[in-house]
Amino acid sequence: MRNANELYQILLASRGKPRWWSEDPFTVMFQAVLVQNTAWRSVEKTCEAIGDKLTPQTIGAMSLEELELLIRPCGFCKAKARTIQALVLWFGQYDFSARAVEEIPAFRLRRELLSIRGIGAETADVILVYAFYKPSFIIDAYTRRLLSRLGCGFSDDASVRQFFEDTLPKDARVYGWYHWLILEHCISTCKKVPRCSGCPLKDSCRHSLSQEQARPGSGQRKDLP
DNA sequence: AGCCAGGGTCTAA
DNA sequence: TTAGACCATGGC
Repeated sequence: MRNANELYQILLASRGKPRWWSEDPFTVMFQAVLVQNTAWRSVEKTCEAIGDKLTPQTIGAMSLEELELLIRPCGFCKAKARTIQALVLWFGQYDFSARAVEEIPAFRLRRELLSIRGIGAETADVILVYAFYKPSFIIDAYTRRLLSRLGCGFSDDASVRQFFEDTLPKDARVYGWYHWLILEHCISTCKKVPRCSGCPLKDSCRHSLSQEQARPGSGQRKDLP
């Protein structure tokens, strides 16, 4: 495996077509905030309880205290409630129209999202890709972990981004599917089993659990070993 | 019991 | 510019 495209093909071949985060842009935004440093199961349970009331209108009509209570099981509820309220306000500037937001150039949209307190790079990229179809590669703990296990140690996220965005078609769907594939791969295969038999990455996947396996000084590499 | 889960902010050096 | 403390809750 030499580049991000080949890794993608391997993951795709082993897992099949991945699912999208959610068809509903506001659901993506809402869940992207809730899942910050939180188990996905907690987010699922919370959203199941909310049901069809997961709309910017309904959430936006809640008081801060109501919202905090609603999302409490996800942790950091005060910070997250404030962030979600800010997101709703921001989305309201575009009349809660995803189509309207999609008109915004990606770099400007990313900047707008990052200006909201509680929204960092990962959350912004999740929203860009899954809610508004802008190709901005999502770098999360799973992505870093997988690359590290592949023995490819990037010194920072900028290098990781470069690795993916240099060789991939600038297509939000590819980015979204890719991220989902990494996630599914790490959860189902790499997370629990120190050395898994039947891993589609085979010898390339060393399943090293420590950063020490990552080669220092290889941050500029664009190829995997 | 203790650790971690698809982070982000703020502060100190 | 970067490392570390802090934020909260649930699950195993």
